[in-house]
Amino acid sequence: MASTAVARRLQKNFRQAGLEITIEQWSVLYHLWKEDCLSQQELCNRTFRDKPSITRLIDNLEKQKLVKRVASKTDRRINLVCLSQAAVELQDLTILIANQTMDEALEGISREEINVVKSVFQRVYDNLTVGMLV
Amino acid sequence: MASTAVARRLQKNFRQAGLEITIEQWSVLYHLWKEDCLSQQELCNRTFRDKPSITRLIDNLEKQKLVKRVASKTDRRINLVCLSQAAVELQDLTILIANQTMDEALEGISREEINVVKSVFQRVYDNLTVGMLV
DNA sequence: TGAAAATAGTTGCATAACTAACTATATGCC
DNA sequence: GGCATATAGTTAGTTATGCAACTATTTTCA
Repeated sequence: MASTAVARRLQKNFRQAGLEITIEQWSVLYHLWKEDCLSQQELCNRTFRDKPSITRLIDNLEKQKLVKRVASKTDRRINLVCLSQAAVELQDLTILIANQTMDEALEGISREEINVVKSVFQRVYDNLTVGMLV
Repeated sequence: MASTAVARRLQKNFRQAGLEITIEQWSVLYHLWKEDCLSQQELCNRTFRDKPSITRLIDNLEKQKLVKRVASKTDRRINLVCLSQAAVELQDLTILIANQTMDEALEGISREEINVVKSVFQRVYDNLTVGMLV
């Protein structure tokens, strides 16, 4: 319920700022802002999504002219996903909104508590994925 | 990533036990096992889902003969959602699997840490929903 | 070198989420 | 009584997820 509430609030805050992107699309853009022109497979790894999900997220981002698929010159199986100028310009505003949303969500919660949560989640993740190829 | 990993593992464990239900369907059944013949609106409140989601979850559960919509005798707008015998029989196995899944996920994590996580999430939820009619 | 296996990405199908618009019934109040 | 409003549930459209099957390349290795 808490994570759904955070996701809903973030989506609402994007919408109120006039941003027409979904949280899932934003999470893809987020990784491209950190490093542009990643392959779809690399986006799968970084966003923890499977390949069909990335294919369709990229489809939608391409429709909105936020990214473009560029064929790799060294490996013809690979699409590099590159940001458009419009997408580059979205970065600051969306990160501001995301930070504000986290501030709303985390009000009254201490650094130490957040660290416990992060640590627990890392161990849960490891418990379930160690030894898996996913 | 951690919550997605837990959800995927639970789904996988259900499937391996020959159970053909989704986690979302299970979450509805879970509340009906605690109290049978709830209205759809009440299921919305308890599962933290919106009305269209519940409509379709009940549609699918009805297709699988796990629940039945029964018209309320006192208010003709209301559908009471009641468990079938088959659904009653699923309870023990699914709760066993859910507990085993949580054990896998929470291995090496202390009671105190779990309490911190619960407390943090309750406050996050309250931060985002107090004053809302949702 | 050439066939088998691995890798990158797409497509189809089922389930589920959110929003908005809709129908039907019930309640409140003048 | 009757109209406005609230409540319960459904439907339609878009986006997203998971799985399985598929195509097209590249790599491996006998």
